[in-house]
Amino acid sequence: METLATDTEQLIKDTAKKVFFVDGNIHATTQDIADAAGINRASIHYYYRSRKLLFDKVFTEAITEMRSKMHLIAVQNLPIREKTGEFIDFFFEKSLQHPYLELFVITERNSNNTLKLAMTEINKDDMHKELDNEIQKEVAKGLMKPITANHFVMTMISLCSFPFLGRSIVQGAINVDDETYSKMLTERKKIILQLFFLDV
Amino acid sequence: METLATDTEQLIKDTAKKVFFVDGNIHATTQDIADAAGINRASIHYYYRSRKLLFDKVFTEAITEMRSKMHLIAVQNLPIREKTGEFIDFFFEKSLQHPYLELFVITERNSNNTLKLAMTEINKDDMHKELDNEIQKEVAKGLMKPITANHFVMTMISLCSFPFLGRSIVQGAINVDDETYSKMLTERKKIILQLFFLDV
DNA sequence: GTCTATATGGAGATAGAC
DNA sequence: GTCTATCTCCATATAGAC
Repeated sequence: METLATDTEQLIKDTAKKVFFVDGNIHATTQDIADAAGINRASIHYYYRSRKLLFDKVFTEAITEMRSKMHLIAVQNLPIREKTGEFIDFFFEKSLQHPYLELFVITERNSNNTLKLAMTEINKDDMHKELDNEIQKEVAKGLMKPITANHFVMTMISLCSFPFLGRSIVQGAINVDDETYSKMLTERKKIILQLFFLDV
Repeated sequence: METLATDTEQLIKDTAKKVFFVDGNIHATTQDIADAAGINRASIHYYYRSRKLLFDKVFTEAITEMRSKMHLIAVQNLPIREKTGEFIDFFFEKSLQHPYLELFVITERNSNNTLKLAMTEINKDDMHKELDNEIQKEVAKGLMKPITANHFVMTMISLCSFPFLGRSIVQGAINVDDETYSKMLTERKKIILQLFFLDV
């Protein structure tokens, strides 16, 4: 069993997550993180030895947590409508915590880096087939418009990610204040379900 | 009238746009750009004096072009369905050219930087009111599900941006090869219109 | 206008005092 | 464990030869 992290060690990790995934400051230096945590920069090196090791740690932790939870939702034996609802709930809850996590997933992939392992996937073929079956059943019942599983997933992820990740763009386009925008986010689940399901 | 840029000057600008907005390499150095252009790094400084000036130039150029075209589409006197179609066409065409442009818009806002001017908007209140009128007319005719203008715009931008910007995430989630993914993108216009308009 | 050589500054990383 | 001082390295930027 792992020993518990010291307060400072934990503080550094939490602060790094905040700076990266909450503030979305992709160019943040170790000094930026130290300042945000109110600690000396050398302490970061004392606990994590290098910026890259710290980053890999917080990044892998965040991704792994997200993935495993999403997988749990995906394999649940639930009607697609409920599963979709749970997916939205989970994604929104995570995005409120870490609105810019996806930004780092995207840019990490575009750079050379070596975190591909944490991003490898599980049994996707089975999941795809089952999802497609579920959708086509709903379509046959006239409860969904015809759509393939792949387009369904692409649409879902886009709708769940972008309002958080691209908040500055969307908020600029519709010209609303922070409070109004946050209120809109709470209304999104209903909006998304209405787009997919004809009788919502 | 401005004098024409030299070949090298133009090459640098085009290459910078490619590295930033096509490859999505957000951490690209001047050396990376010089290598990609096959020129000496000093030439970048000769023509643009600093990395920041070069970046500001290509970024502002790309944003301004996008904005003005989108504004032209928005103020057109066209039924909402046609306008939506034109918006999708334009956005997809632009995203094929510069899939990661939005990535830089987002990260620029999150950092300190001074490019806010290029991002200021025009007459949004009028546009919003007119868009909302158009939507509610369609809703009344039973051709659209009820939705507010703000949610409509949020949904539209999300669906047009994310499949490009978040390609690595979506492609990983649905586990398809590059060719299949590109083919899916060509089908998106229809998918998006079907989500909004009941009789498509 | 393009190159090589060099200077400057900043970020990461370490050593050593406390 | 935390701090200051220091070292290294790399990216930006400039100077000057060609």
